[in-house]
Amino acid sequence: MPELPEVETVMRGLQARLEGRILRRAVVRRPDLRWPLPVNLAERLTGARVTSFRRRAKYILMRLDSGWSVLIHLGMSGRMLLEPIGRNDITLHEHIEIETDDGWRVGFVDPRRFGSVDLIETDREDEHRLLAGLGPEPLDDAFSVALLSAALAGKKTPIKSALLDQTIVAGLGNIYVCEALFRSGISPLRLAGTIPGARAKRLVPAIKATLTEAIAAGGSSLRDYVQTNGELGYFQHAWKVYGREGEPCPACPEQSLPCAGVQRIVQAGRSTFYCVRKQH
DNA sequence: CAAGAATCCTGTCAGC
DNA sequence: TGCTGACAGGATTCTT
Repeated sequence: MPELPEVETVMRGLQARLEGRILRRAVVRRPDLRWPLPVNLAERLTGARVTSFRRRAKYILMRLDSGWSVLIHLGMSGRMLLEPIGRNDITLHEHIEIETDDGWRVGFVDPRRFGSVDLIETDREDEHRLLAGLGPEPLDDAFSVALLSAALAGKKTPIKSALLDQTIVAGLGNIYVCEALFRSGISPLRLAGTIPGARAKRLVPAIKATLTEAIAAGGSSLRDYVQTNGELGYFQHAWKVYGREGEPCPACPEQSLPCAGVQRIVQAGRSTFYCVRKQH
C-alpha cells in the first residue's frame, strides 16, 4: 500500500487518535514479520503514554514517554486498524493489537509480512539502521535541484530506478515515481546522469507537487484503504499513467504519433507506465 | 562498485 | 467453478 503520501496519511490518523493516550494492553500474535519483532515489544508498549508522531520516508515513528520510539514500516500490504474496542473480531493477519486507555484498538495488519516494527531510543531515532542511510525528504526545502543533481550526477542507472533508490530521495515508490516523471516530461528510461540541469529543474517541483497533491487527497487506495478511519484515499483517480496501460495519454492530442497511449514496460523488475511522446 | 535478479509472503484477478 | 500464472504500493540480499 504505502508510499510517502499514504504513510503520511496513516501517521496523521494515528496522531489524531493516539497522541496523549496511554497504551493499556498490547498483544503480539505473530512476531515473524520482515524482521523478527523485538521480544519485549508488548512489554515496552504496555503502560506507556504516546507523546508524539513523526514520519521519515515511509516509516512512522511513535514516541512514548518512556524514551522509546516505535518504528513502523508498512511494507507492501501493511495497514493500521483503528477502531473502538468491543465485539470486534480479530482481523485476519492482525499481527499486533494494542488497546488505549480511552477504549480504542490499534491493529497492525499485514498479510504479506513485508512490514516491520522495531524499537529505538527516541533521541537516537536517526541512528536506526533502517533510517541511517536514507536520502533527503522530498518535501523538505533542503531537497533542491542542486541536491538531486548532485545525487544523480554520473549515475548510469535509469532515472526511474534512481528515484526508487531511498538513499537518493526517501519516500517515493513505484506509483509516484511514474507520476512525477510523467508530470516533468522525462522518460523513465533516461539515464540518471543526464538529469542534472534543465531536467532536474522540472523534476524536483514535479515530485513535490505530485506528493503534495496526493497527501491532500488522503493518498491512493488500491485494494485496501489507507486512512485509519477506514475511508479511502482518492488520489488513485488522479493518476495520469500508473495502472493505465493502453489508455490514451492524458497529455497528447488524440492519435498524435508517436503517442501510442500509456505504455507499460518493466524496469528492474517493476512496472513502469509512461508516454513515449510526452516523455523523453 | 554498480546494476539487475531473486527473494521474502499472501491475495487477487485474468484467462482458460 | 476451478485451476494456473502473472502481478501487486517495498527493500534487502545475492549475482553478474
